[in-house]
Amino acid sequence: MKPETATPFNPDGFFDAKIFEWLTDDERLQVLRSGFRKQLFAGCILFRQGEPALNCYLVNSGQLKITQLNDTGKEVIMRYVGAGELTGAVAVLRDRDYPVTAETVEETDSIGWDKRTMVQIIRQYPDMAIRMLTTVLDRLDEVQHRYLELCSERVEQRIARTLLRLMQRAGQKTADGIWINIPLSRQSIADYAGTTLFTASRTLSGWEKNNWIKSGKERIVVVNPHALVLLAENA
Amino acid sequence: MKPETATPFNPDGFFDAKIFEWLTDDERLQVLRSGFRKQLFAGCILFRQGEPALNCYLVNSGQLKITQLNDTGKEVIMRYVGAGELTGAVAVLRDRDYPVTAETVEETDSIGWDKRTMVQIIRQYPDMAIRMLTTVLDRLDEVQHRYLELCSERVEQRIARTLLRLMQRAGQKTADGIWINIPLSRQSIADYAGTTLFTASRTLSGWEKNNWIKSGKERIVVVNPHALVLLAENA
DNA sequence: CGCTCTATTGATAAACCTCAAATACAGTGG
DNA sequence: CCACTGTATTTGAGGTTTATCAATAGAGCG
Repeated sequence: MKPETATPFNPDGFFDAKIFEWLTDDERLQVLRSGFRKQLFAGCILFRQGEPALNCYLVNSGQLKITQLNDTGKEVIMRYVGAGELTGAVAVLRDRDYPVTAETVEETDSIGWDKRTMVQIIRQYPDMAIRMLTTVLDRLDEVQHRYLELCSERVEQRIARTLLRLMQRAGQKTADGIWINIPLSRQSIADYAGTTLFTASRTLSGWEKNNWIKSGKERIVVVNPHALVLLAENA
Repeated sequence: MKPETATPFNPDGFFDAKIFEWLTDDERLQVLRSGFRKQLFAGCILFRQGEPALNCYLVNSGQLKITQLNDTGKEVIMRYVGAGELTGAVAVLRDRDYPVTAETVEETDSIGWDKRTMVQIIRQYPDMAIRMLTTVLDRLDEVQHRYLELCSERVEQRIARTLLRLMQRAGQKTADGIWINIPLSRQSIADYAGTTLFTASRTLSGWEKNNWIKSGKERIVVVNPHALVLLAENA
C-alpha cells in the first residue's frame, strides 16, 4: 500500500540544494553520501507528529505537506516543502518529538540523515549551523506573518494569499495562466488559509465566475494573479 | 522623555542566562564584556519593525513585548521576552530588517551585541549556534502551535491559554492566587489572543464573576488556574 | 455504469466584531 | 484633600462574517 525504498545514497541531482551551495563539491558529496535516499509515492508519511524525531530530510523532487493536528482532529497546513528544501531539522537537533507531520502529496525523492549524522555534519562545518539557522528564521518569519494575517484579515484575503504563495512555490506557465503544480483540494486550501472547505469552495467559485482562476478536481490555474494581489493587499 | 543609558558592560547579574550556561566562567565573561549594557524604563523601543537589524539583546531583568503590525495598523503580540532570554537574534544573522518591534513593558536591564560581534561569537563558539538554533526552534514550535490554536479554537479558549502562558512566564504567588507580574491591559490580552479589546473585556468580566480571576487596571490575578486549564483543553 | 471522492450551493445559526456611551481608576496639580 | 484629566474598562445593541449542516452535482476510475 505504501511503496517506498530506502537505499544507499546516490548523489545524482542533489547538487543544487541551496543549503549546501557554499560547500566545495567534495564536501557536499561527502555530506550527501552520509545520508540515505528515500523515494516515495503520493500519500506517504515521512514522519508523524508526536513520534520521536529521528531523521531530517532534504527534498530532491516532489512536494511534502507539513501539517499540524490538534486534539479535536482539526488539521492545519503549516507549509509545503519542495525541491532543495530541508525539513525535520527542527526536531532532529533536540530530543523532542516531531511537532508536525510530513506527508508526500506527489511522487517525492529525498535524502535523509539521522540525528547523530546531522549533528556531526554541523560540528564539522560550523557555517552549516548558520545556514540552517537562517533557514529556520525565514520559516519563523513566515509563520509569524501568517499568524498576523490570520488575526487581522478576512477569509477571502487569506485565500488569495494562499493561492499566491502556492503559485510562487509551484507555479508553471500554461496557455490559460499559471498552473499550481500540486494536487490541491478545496480542503487543503481551507486547511492552509485557516477556514472551512465550504467557505473555500464558495470563494473559489466566485473567482472562477470573475475569470480570475480556472479550476478542476484538485487543480488550480491562476488566470489573473493581479486581481488576487489586489484582493490580498487592499484591505 | 525616554530615559535610557548605554554603558560599557558590567557583568553583574548576567551569569544565569541559559543560553550561556555551557560556557566556562571566563568565556562567558568575555562574551558578555563584548556587548553593551542598555537600561530602559517602561515604554521604550529596543528595535522597531522595518528598521535594519543592527543589534540583538539579552534581557537581564524586566520584560519586552514583541509585536508585529500590519499595513492597516492592527497589532499582534508575538511573545513576551523575560530575564535570561535573547531577542533580535532572528534578524541580526541576516541582512534584513527587524520583522517585529521590541518594546519594554516595565523597567528593563539588558545587554546588546552588534551584528559583527555576534557573528564573531558564533564563529568562536560553534556550539553557540546550535544553542541559538534550538532556542529559535522552540519559538517556531510555539508560534506554530499558536497558529493552530488561532485556526481551531474559539476566543474564550485562546484567552484562557493566553493567561495560562503569561502566568507561567511571569506568575507570582500571592494570597489571592497567582499574580501575572506584567502590566497587562485588556488590549494587550486581546492582541495576544487574536481578538478585540471588547471581547477580551467581556470574557474576563465573566471569569471575574465566576471568581476564576481577580483583576484591576492592567493587573490580573489568576484565582483558579484549573478552571482555565479545563476551558483551554476541553473543546 | 456504478462507486467513491471531491466540489457546489443553499439555508440557518453562532460567534464575534463594531460602534456608542457610560463608568471606573490613577495620577496630577491646585 | 479634592477636583480634573486622560486612560482603561465595562456594557449594550446591532450587524457581519463565517461556520455548520444537509442535500446535490460532478469527476475520475475500474
